[in-house]
Amino acid sequence: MKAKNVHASTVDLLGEKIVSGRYPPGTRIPPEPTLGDELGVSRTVVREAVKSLVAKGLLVTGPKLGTRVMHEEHWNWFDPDVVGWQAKVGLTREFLRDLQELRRVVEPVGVRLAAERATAQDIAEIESAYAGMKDAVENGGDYVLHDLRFHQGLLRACHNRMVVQMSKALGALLRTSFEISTSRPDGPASSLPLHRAVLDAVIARSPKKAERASIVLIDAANDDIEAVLATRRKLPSLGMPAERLKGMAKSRLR
Amino acid sequence: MKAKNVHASTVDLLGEKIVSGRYPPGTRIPPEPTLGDELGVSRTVVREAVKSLVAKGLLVTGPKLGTRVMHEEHWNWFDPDVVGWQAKVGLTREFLRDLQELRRVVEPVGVRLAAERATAQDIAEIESAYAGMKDAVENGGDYVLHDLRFHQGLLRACHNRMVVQMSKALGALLRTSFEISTSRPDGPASSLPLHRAVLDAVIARSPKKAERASIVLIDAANDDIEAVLATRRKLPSLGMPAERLKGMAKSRLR
DNA sequence: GCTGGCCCAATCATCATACGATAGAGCGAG
DNA sequence: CTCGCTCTATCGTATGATGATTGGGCCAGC
Repeated sequence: MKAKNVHASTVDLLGEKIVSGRYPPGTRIPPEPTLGDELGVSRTVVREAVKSLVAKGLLVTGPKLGTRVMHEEHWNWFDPDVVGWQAKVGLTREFLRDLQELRRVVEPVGVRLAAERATAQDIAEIESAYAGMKDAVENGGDYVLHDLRFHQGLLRACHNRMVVQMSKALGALLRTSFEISTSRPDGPASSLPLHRAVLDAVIARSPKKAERASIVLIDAANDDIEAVLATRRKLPSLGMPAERLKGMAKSRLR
Repeated sequence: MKAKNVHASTVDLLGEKIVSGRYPPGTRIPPEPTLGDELGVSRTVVREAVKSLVAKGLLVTGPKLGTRVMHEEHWNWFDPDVVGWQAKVGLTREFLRDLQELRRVVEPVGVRLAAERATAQDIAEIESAYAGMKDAVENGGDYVLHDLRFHQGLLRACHNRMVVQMSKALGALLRTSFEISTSRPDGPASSLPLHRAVLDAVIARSPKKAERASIVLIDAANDDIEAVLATRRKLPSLGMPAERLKGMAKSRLR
């Protein structure tokens, strides 16, 4: 499972250590040879991994400078890997807030554009995802998976590179978000018609209506999230690995 | 100027070739040794450059697979380098459209959040940029530079990682955009009060007002762009290098 | 003639080693 | 105490070799 190839695992390992704060911003990580020894890989691999992380804005290098961790504002937060590491390591409150703000802004517009530009193929894909959600509600199944497909299909249908890119980066977060917001027993069943309304508006080519429906949907999801989070003293999003968060959400589901 | 370090120049060179379509999506680029010979660098450098581009989503590699160019929808469009190459190589109409859509959505919200969260330091920075713009109008100077500082300061002040990241990626585009929109002789002078209105609303902590003012500002800029572009038969944004575009804008300025 | 599986080689993946280049740190002189 | 120089840790680049993977071609059998 983790034994894919040495380069990828090394990038993941270092990326996670950095995002988790194990190597704090501003500090230097061990020299290349040392790092190679620690991880049991050659210096070549370490260097290439470092180059990848530099490309994602997590590191800077320089002779005598060493390899330093950059501050978070330089990280490429739209990189799926970076977001993935952050999700795995624990979603902070601020991060979830940033994300929801962004989603609240982008998704309605994306949907509006989708209503203008979606192709028959796009719509077929979204319909398929909707069917999956409906089936999950009626016969049991992975609701979250199809929910994710639904939203990503919608954003892909707007044919704006930037928005599509965002949908990919936000995937990991949306997944967590959906898992929280569907942890109410009747959550999925009640949100189904809201999804249907968005899709119908897109099919009808009614941008305005689609946008409004999308806002209703997102706000409902946000309310669910707030409600679930409010039931805990210590915010679970503070430094808690997504794994455990998902477990909690799942456990409430059944 | 181009003789920085071998790695960076190689990444730039390959990145530009890919973004420009010199290496079309889906095709294989030459094998590592060949590429190294062509560019006059060692295989090490080629490999590390390729790894950087893989990290930005422009390439995939695999044994026997070769090194293939990925389709545009996989590229990391929020990476400043990628955007920079695209800007240098020529902004397509679709790209400008995607960008303006995004800006139209994100900037007003960013400004609204800035009105709620800006620190004294943030505001000082924006004031400084505004002063620079004013000075440029009255005494001559680089208006675009300060315009850029103004907008980026504003977005940075909203303290949302995602938005800040976007402001950086959009830097190259905004620059071009500003240069077009200020190519009207009285453009800067007339947009100055609009900028002031935004800044005042932020200082007054009036999110609603700030958001509205920002929309007015952006729409005005968009109108300018449309007007300037409309004066040309062949859209200059079609495959025209940003260099030349900038030259055109500048030439109209004086 | 077509289909299926096996083998081969092109290409990346990884490792080891060596030397050049850079820039921060410490030391010495004024 | 300050300035500047040297010195050395660390990254940058180059070279050569071997392992690993997979797409495609070849051969056999139906």
